[in-house]
Amino acid sequence: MRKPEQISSAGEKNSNNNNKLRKGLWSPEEDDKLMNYMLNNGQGCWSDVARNAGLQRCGKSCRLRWINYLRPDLKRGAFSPQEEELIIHLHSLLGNRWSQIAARLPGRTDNEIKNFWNSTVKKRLKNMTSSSTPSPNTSDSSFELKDNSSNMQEATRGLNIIPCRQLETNAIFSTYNLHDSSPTSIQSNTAALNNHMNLRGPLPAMFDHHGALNNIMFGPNGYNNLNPNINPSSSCMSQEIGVHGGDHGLFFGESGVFSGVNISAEAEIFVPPLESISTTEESYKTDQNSYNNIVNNITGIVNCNNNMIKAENLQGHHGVENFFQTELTAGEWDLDDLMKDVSSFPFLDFQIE
DNA sequence: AATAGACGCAACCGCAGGTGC
DNA sequence: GGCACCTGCGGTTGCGTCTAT
Repeated sequence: MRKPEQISSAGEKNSNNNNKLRKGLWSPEEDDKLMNYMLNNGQGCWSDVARNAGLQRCGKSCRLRWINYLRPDLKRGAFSPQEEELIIHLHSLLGNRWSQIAARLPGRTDNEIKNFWNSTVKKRLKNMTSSSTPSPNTSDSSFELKDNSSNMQEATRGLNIIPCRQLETNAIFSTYNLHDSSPTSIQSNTAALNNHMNLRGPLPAMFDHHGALNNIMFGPNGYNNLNPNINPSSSCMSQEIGVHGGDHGLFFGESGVFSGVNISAEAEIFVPPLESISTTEESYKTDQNSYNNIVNNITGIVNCNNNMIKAENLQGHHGVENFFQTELTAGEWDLDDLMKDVSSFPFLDFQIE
C-alpha cells in the first residue's frame, strides 16, 4: 500500500491548495469528508468533489476511493463460492473486462475482482493446468468440424450431457447472429473453454428432446447477463447454448425470465449483454461490442457448421419490442436473493449449498 | 523469536474515449 | 479540427500482513 502521508509534488490542473495533493492511503478523516460530501451532494464532477469536500486529493483519487471503498452498496468480505464460480465463468466469456464482470456481481468492484482473480484464481488455474495433463483433444484450440454429427460431438466435448425437458420454444423471440468466426477468435475462445474445464471441470450442459444441446450453466447461481430486475422473484437464469434445427434464438422461460445464450444448428447465436439492461433499442445497439465479445467466445465452444457462423442481422421476433421497452434499471440486486430459486431451476444439474 | 518470502489488496499510473469550448 | 478536461478502465506497484522455516 502507499504511504499515507505522501504528498504528490505534481499538481493537477484543477487542483486546489497550491497543487499539494495527497497520495497514498486515505485517512479516516478524509473518508469522512468524502463520504459526507457524497451523501449530501451526490456525485458530480470529481474535481469539484475533491475541491468542495475540502480534500487535498485529485478527483481521480476521490472517485477511486468512493467506488472501491466508500460506496454504501459495497459488499464486504470474502467472495462466496457462488461469486467465485460466477467470476470464473464470466472471465471465461469476457476476459479481463473487470468492470463488466463487476457489473454482474452486485456489491463488488472491478478492482476487487481483478485482485481476486490475479491473486487467487489465476494461481489456482496455473496449478491445475500444470498438474494435469490435458488430452490432445482438449488442448487443441483449433478443432476442425467435419459434419454436423461429429460437429455435435466435438462441440459438446467436455460437457456433461443431461437429458432435459423441452425448452419453452414458443417463448423464443429474438435472434442475434454472429459476425466474427475468425480462426483467431475461435482459437482464443476454445482456449477460454479449455481454461474453464481445467479449472472447473466439464461444463454442465443439457439436451432437449430434439437432441439439441440446450444448456451451459455459468455458475451455480444461474446468473445470466440480464438484470434480474426483469423478474427479481425468479432469477434462476442460465446461459444456454442451444443447437436446434430451426431458427431459434433468444429464449425466455415460463416466468418470462430470459434464460440464455442460444446457438442453433444454423449457428445463430444470441448472448445477452449486461449493458443491454438498457431502456432503448438504441442503447442496446451501442453494446454490440460487448455482444460480439461474448458471442465470439461462444463460437469456440459450439461451432457446428464447418466453422462457419452465419452473420445476419438482429431479427425481430415476438416480444422483442416489449423487451426493449421494459423498465430496466441497473442497481441493487442481492446475490443471496438470486440464489433462492436456483435449486428449483429445471436445468440445473447441481445443488446449492 | 527472528527472518524471509509469499500473499492480499488499496491505490497509483497511463491510456482511451467522450464531451464541451 | 484541435485542445483541454473528465471519466472510466486495465495493468501495475508497493506496503502491511501472514506463513513457513
